[in-house]
Amino acid sequence: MDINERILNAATRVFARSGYGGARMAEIASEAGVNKATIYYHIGGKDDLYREVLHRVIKKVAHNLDYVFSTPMKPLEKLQAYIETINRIMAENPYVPPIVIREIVTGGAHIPQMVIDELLKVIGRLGEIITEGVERGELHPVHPFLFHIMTAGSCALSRLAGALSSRMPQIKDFLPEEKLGDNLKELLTRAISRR
Amino acid sequence: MDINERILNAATRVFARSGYGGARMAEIASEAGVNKATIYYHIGGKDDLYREVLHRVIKKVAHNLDYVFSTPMKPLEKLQAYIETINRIMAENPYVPPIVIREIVTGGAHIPQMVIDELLKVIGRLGEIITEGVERGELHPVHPFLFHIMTAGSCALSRLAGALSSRMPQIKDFLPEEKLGDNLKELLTRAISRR
DNA sequence: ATATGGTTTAACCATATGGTAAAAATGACA
DNA sequence: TGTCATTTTTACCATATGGTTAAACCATAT
Repeated sequence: MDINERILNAATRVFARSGYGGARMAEIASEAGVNKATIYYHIGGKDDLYREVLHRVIKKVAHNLDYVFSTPMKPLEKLQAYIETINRIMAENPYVPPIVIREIVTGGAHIPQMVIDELLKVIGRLGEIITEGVERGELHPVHPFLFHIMTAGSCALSRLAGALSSRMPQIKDFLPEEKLGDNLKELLTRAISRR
Repeated sequence: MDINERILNAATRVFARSGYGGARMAEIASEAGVNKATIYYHIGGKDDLYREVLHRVIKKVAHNLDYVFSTPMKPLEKLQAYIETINRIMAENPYVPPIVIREIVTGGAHIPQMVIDELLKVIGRLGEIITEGVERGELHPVHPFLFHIMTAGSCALSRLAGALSSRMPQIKDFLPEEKLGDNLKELLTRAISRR
């Protein structure tokens, strides 16, 4: 595999596991199977690495949502497809939840403006859909940013909470990954749908 | 003010701001207005400090919820009171959201078992309420842990997202704190209520 | 074979950090 | 005032970390 790819993949895993501050360049290097200095030669410092990782994550999400948003559907259906997409991405890419949540909690301290702009586009499209749904009497009005935070947040946190639940014998099982997506979709749909 | 109190308060603020790894003992000391070594003399190392902080946070939450859960009300009303309480605590104590979210994202790496047990009690009570509500045909069935994650998570994240939104000119205002609570309550209520 | 350009590596540096020991200060009490 | 226990502060240590440098390595072309 391309060496940049290997470094970036390793960095993604380590940043997801330990956060920006907790990640160690040495660990990333070791996990990528390269010397530490090689990272600096090919990509740059910790900041550059992290920016690149963030950029890849948001690109994946935004690209998937772009597709969903441009498919002709009724507002509620579109919203459900949006929820499903978020769910799927998080289920398939376990590094997404921790990275996203950590960015929110730090107030986006390390997010480059470009990533913010991507997010902004998503909120914008979401806003249009919700507005249309409200006009048709199919949806309750909600601030699209709040709905996005609620959706992405719940999807991400419920996955992260799996680790926590394993320390609670009584609910060790929690919800299996397959059921989790459907449950979240139901809850979030009811939260906004007028039925 | 008692010196332990001052140290713990400062530690709470710093841990909330920077997380466990990012918090610096020197910063906590400076913010508490004491010498660094004084912290070690009175409380102990970073671990002890953080444990104590976590303990105080969960105690506050659990105590408030205990009161709510023991008030005689119908299931949906109880759930709404629960949502309101979570909202109020997070609105009044801005350090709660970041600490809670960071603990979830690290899988509770620093949580002592005692704190887990408190959380478990909350989930248990929540489970009883939901079960009763489902039997009465007033609520949709949901795993109580999922509902708790969704509730606490949405309340916490939507507050943390304020910092993010300030970097998005178009939605800089987001939602004012007063309206936030009501919006979340509506959304979460609809998510679980059968109406 | 040898020179050349790109790539990797070992060794190193400056700095920061959690933590500690011992001195200094403080205060209660005889 | 002198003594003793408690508390605070200064000075310091061992370690870890992001980052850099100069040497070593390697493939390719001449």
